[in-house]
Amino acid sequence: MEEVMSIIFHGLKLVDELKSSLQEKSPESLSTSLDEITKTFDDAKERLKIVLVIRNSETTMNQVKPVISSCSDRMLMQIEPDLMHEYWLRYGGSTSSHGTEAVTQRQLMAVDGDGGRNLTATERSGGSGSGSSTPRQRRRKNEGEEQTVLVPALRSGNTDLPPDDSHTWRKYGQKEILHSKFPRAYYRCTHQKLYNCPAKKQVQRLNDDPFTFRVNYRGSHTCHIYSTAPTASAAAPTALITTTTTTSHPVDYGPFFDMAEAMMLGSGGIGANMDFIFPCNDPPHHHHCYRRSEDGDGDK
DNA sequence: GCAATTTGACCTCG
DNA sequence: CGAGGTCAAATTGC
Repeated sequence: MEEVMSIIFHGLKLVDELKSSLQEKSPESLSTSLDEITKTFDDAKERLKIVLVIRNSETTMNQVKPVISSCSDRMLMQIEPDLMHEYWLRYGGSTSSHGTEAVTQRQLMAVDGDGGRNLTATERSGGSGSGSSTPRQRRRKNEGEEQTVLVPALRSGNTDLPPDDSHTWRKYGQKEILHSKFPRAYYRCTHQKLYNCPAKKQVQRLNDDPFTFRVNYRGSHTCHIYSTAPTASAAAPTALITTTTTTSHPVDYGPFFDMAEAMMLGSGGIGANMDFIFPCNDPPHHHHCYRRSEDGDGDK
């Protein structure tokens, strides 16, 4: 964070310099100064994103946290409140094009076991909602526990890879979203059926920043299982399974804990290169799998 | 053969 | 009625 602040300081200094010599500057040098300022703040912004991901993860663990609460954030507010305000508005407040979600929100609501009901082809062809059978239940917005985080995409390699969070997910849908350049992908826990795990997530790139994913988590994992030795089949772009930690968490704090910890353990510092965020050095068998006793050996 | 992904159709909600 | 969310058959890859 200190690094980010020094960058911001540097940017502010450049702004001051520009301000003081605004009259005497030629258009060329004005353009150069603006470029430099833009670059500086862009750099700070990128680094801040990483910090935010960590903060959001911590927020999730603590459940409740003021938007601006840490010491360094408060310092930053004093330094450049407008900048922080703008930043939080953009990346911490209404981040979606629809402006409906905050970066971190926790809504504790009843999470029913299985949100939907599977219909056979014949049942489906029988007509929607008609017949005596119970209509298919569908979860809508604001139902269940919901958390949204922004996660930087890989800057090198396959940037299409969705952010990893140490859980295994199965993609079950993808949709073009209105006013969004990028489709939204829908994932549910691989163990949804096996363990009746209601966890789901939606992954979408930000319109104005293709290198950032907005990941919306719904429901919490009841499976208490991490990756189940995914093999090559899981190496498809949308299902890459990686993990960065071999530490066991007897209590499932959710994906954010793992992600935050992964970042902290893996980074050794915040850098512009985001490759460190989701390194995949551990073979799948390093994933810590533990099961509920009643599950037996049902998983593969 | 199995599991994961793709994708068009279907369903629900606002 | 349109947008978003989900289902499940078809497809793909190991």
